[in-house]
Amino acid sequence: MSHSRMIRLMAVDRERVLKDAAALLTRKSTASMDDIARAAGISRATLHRHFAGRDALIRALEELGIKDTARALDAARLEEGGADAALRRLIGELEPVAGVLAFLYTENQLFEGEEINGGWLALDARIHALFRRGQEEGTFRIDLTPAWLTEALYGLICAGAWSVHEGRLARADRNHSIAELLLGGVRRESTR
Amino acid sequence: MSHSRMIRLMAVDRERVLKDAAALLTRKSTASMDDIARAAGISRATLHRHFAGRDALIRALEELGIKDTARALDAARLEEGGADAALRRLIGELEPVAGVLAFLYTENQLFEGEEINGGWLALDARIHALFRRGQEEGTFRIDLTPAWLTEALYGLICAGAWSVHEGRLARADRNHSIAELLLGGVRRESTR
DNA sequence: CGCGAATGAGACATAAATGTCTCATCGACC
DNA sequence: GGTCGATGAGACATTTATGTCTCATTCGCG
Repeated sequence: MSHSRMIRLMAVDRERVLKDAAALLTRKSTASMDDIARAAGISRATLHRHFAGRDALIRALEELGIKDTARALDAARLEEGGADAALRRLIGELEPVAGVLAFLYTENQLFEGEEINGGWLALDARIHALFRRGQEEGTFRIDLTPAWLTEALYGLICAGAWSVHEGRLARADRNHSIAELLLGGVRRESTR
Repeated sequence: MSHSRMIRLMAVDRERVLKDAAALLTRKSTASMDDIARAAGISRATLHRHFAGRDALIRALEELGIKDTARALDAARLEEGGADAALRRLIGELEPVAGVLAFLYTENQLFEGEEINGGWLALDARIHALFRRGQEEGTFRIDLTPAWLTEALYGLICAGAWSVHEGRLARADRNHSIAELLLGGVRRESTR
């Protein structure tokens, strides 16, 4: 087996394991390394061969989440068309990542002191830019800061993911529910 | 010392400890019993005398959170006036509880299998009723279910609490930011 | 078939949190 | 002052997850 082929094979496995870990941790954020290994269908020893420890695994999961989210932002083409349409596209594209995003979002809360992965800052900046563009174009209101709107988007993404997970929101309604609430709010149009 | 007085004194201590525990766990949800004891200014032995274990403490904290939230719902007088004004009052009254609420909200995610405290159901029902009233009175849109609107409210409350905690949202803007976004959404009024 | 890398199974030591216990001290009340 | 209950300090055993190691097995590839 050539060196390059070995590397490629390990890379594939790594990704596969991370996906399984994400699926499990999304449901049960306190799962042990043993749980994760079993969920990924490998032994705990092999899991440790791929990731130095739990921390390293979480960090790798974070990298994957950042990469996937960045892909979603790319796919949403935030600079094209109206800002509201772009926001709808973004919410749709984020759907497959929502579970991991919710996990990492709350996980970051308890990292407390440690520095957060700079990758998030770049993503935040792109979303900020979307809201700012909408404000400059006159589509979005200007009394709410892009920073808060970004946080609110994350919050609703998480709420949507958990609601679907617990059966309180039909998966088919998820995109509409998040986008409509975030864009239009609770108030009826005719009453404004 | 009379029996009744002893009971009353212990009740006061209990509440005080729970408040301190809430304040700490809100910031660092993985704090150990030792951390909690130190934060409450008591010894770990005493902490164990008041609460059988970590589980029991979390449950007691949940009870307190439910009680405080119920008080906030009372204070907001959800049945009085317009549904939108009632919602604004609710968001304001929930502010002091937001931290604990955020902690318990994510904590419930990882209870997974175990049954949740029925107290939440009663609170949810009251908030559902508020949204339903708004819908029946024609103030709120009807294409989003009260259940989802309730989840969205929780999500925004949490997002607000975390944003304030991490300095991304000024505390003074918190009420306005949550209420305006939830009621009116991101879109500008004039563009509708 | 034979070689070598990767894996699985499991033993083992370690670390950290938890729960339980004892004992000395403090403080309120009689 | 004396007594009783609550507390603080700390030892101790237990549990649980973690990280490391060894060894046999398996699987792909030449």
